Amino acid sequence: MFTISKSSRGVVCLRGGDRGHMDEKYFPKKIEAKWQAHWAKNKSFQVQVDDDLPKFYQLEMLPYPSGNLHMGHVRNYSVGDVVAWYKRLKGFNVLHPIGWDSFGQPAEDAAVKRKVNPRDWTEENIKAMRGQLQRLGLSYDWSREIAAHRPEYYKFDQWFFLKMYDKGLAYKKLTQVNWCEHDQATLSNEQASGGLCWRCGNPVTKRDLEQWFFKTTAYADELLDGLDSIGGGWPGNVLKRQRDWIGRSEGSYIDFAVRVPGKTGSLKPEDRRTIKVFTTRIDTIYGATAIVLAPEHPIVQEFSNQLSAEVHAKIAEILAEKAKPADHEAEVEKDGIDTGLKAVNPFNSELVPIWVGNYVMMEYGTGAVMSVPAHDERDFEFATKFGLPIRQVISEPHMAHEHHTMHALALEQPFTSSGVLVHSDYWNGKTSEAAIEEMTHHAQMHGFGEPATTYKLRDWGISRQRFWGAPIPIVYCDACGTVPVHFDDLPVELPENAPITGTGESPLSKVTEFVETACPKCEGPARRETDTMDTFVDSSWYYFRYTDPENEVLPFSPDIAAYWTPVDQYIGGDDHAVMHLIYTRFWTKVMRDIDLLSLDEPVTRLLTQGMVVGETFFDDESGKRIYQPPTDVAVERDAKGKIISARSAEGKELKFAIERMSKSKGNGVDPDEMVEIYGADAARLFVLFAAPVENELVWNEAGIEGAVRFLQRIWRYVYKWKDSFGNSSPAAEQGEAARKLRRKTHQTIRRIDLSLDTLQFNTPVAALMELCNALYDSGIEPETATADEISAVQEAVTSLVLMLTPFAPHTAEELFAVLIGNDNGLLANGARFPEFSEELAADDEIEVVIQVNGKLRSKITTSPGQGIEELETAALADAKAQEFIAGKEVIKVVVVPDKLVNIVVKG
RNA sequence: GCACGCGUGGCCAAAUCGGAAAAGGCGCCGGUCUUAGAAACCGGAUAUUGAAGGUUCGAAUCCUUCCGCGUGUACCA
Repeated sequence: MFTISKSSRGVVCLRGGDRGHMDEKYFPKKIEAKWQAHWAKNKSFQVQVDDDLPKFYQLEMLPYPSGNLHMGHVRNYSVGDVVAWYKRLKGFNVLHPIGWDSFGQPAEDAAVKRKVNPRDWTEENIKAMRGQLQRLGLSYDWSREIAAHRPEYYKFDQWFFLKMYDKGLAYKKLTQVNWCEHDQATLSNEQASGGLCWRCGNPVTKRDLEQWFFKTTAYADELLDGLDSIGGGWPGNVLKRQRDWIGRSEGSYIDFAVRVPGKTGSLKPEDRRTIKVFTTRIDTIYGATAIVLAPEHPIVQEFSNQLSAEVHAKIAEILAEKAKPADHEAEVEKDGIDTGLKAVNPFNSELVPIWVGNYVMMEYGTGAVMSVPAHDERDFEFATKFGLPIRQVISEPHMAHEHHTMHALALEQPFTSSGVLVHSDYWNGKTSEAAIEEMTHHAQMHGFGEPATTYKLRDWGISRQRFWGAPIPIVYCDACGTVPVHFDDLPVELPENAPITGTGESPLSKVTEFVETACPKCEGPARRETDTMDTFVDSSWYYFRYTDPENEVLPFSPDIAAYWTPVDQYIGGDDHAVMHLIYTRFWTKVMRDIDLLSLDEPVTRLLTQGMVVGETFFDDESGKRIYQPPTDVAVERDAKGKIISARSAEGKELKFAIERMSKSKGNGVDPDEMVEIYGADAARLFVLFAAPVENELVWNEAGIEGAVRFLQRIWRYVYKWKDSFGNSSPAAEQGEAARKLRRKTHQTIRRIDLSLDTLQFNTPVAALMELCNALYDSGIEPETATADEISAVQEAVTSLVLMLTPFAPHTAEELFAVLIGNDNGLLANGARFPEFSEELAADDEIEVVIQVNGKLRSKITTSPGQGIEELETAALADAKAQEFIAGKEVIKVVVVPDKLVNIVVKG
């Protein structure tokens, strides 16, 4: 038979003994292998366009092939598989693909550290992880697998680049990057943290570098307004974050003329300059007491020789401070200096000082603000620090006629809401809203302003000085300049290898065979662009490629994509809420505008799942966290299981936290190990059941045994009954036990249907458990059951197995085979998700609660649908209720049909 | 600092519109079985729903304040 022993982790595992007679026992390994082979052999999940079937596109975010699946993947893909199976069983033609986000930095890190070829490393990792996914039994159409690092794929990254270049959506511009002079390397913000190079520790400088950009800003309005049409299909916080990221802001530009003291009005026309400011609150302009410029503002340069040494020094200081990558923890204190220059407020001709301030950013708006301390927090802080006047010009409506000057002096904090204008000449008494419109119009009429809209969204910088990415298909020719590669010459293939140093200089620039080429225009000697594209490029359109993965001419056929897309359900981590999901929305609009698609939005429904986290233990005395695997740590816990203290094997006190599971932190759980011990079905079932999908899941190994037990319980029940079922239809006469069971069955189907439609995955598992419990509790036994009971059990068991399919497909397939008597599988047998009957799900009698003054006093049993008056009468007549009403005045009676009657009494 | 979200038995969690003495699982305790342990089966205990106010006939659910936790964001004019 079999033996059961404790594994080294203290968990239960099954060991197969006599393999000949084990069908009646649940051996996950055996059936999982069997059905995985069946699915592969029968290509069960391969799908084709079929205009007669409704389609469903189920997509999960594709993994980076790091080499190991982690529990976050297991969660993500288990959830996706539930939806895919559910829709299949509902009769949909389900596209459920997977692929590899296989370009990116870790491959280069591996190349540096382990001297391996990034391509070989990547391919090996894909092989390993594909095996892991298959052992989990995920229902992917493997014939559509793609990998971003293969030329067949990145050829079309380049194809898109050229299309965008043609449309003016791809362009090159000078931009500042973090630069380490010592390493001759560009650094990301993280790598330049604290203003020092992470590798050599030397100070980081900013360097101008020519980089390629995609013009995402061309679609800024559409990206923002499109969020409204997505509406309820996406989580609210994702919509919000995208709105904030795009950051559209409506306001006005206003020009302030510049004056140089001592040269009153004597500037020659060609020397006259204005400063354009952007403001959303033109209604506060009478309160402007300074103009504050970003230190990089061109006016600073232009009037450079008018500025004192002190001003120059301060500007240099601010710039130096800004050059340091920001430390996110610390709040930067406001700093600045009066340049001595003056500006003219065009509304009242008042002269205000021009300052330079560290809180004004050149990258946003115009790099200049009008400082209105009374009505803006930042300006208030700045003015308070440097003694600038604070002048109130907006009042709360009910105070508009009081003594504002006095009030203004008393302002202890800025008044930033809208209100009514005061101290604003002609505009006094107008509301902010009216004033904003009228004053902008006034400015426009007089030629010193106009309405303006600004965005936080920037163009997408795609240049990377890296090897492991898609080469940018551009050639530089001394004669012809920047020349795009011909479409026919794609792909521009990566060389087999390149000197990867990991210091950040472009490896491709050192591969002469790659760099040296002929100009596509004049055929003279030319040089290739040696930067590669950001990997977000690959993931911006991959799921369109899945629809037509072998197309050599186009990224995909528009007709095929039109059938499958948009994605009906997308599932992934919420860390991609902004970048990936903005870029792919941008890409969709570009694809639409080059006639590949007719969609505006690519993803109908989005689900972001929470992280899988676990306890970590580490020592950070050295300033860097050194993690210890939990198995080597002695942990002391309080009564609630919270960690009080932790010590390493050597007895050293360790710090602890709950962090995202990963191998490097030592708190990872290896999915292979889980599958080995418990089986893929139990592992998946548990991950789904343990917590709502959007919540963080704190890994707790113990719970998984309950999942195994549940599967075993179903298994045993099916085997107990399988020989008793017949083909007869439900008997007309039904006894109480049969009726009760059928009611539970149909209620469960209704409940699970609803849960899955609303993307809840933990509650349907609980519902399945309840139905299973109901079967055991029904007391119906095969030996003594009547015909109606047998058919009720058969209905319940069949429904249970079918509904189990999305959660534990191997077990469900096997049990379905046992029930139906063949091994052809669910799909070949045309299995469908069970349907419920409202009639059968309805309770035939219900309990109605009788409360007196809100306290439960009695219950009556009645049929559903009783009228309010009947219920009221019945409640008032109830003997127990009478006891509590007796001698008191009934004030009112609240009746909730089918639920309760509450009698309110006084006295 | 700001914004948003969340606090339900020891743990994870459920609860259409505000409507019963608040599901299910894990863990725990007891019993049957067993050489023993485990599994399996049967049974059991455990909740002022973070705190304090308020609205209501009635609050886990709505409002206010506070406490705790989490996420996002960082001078966006």
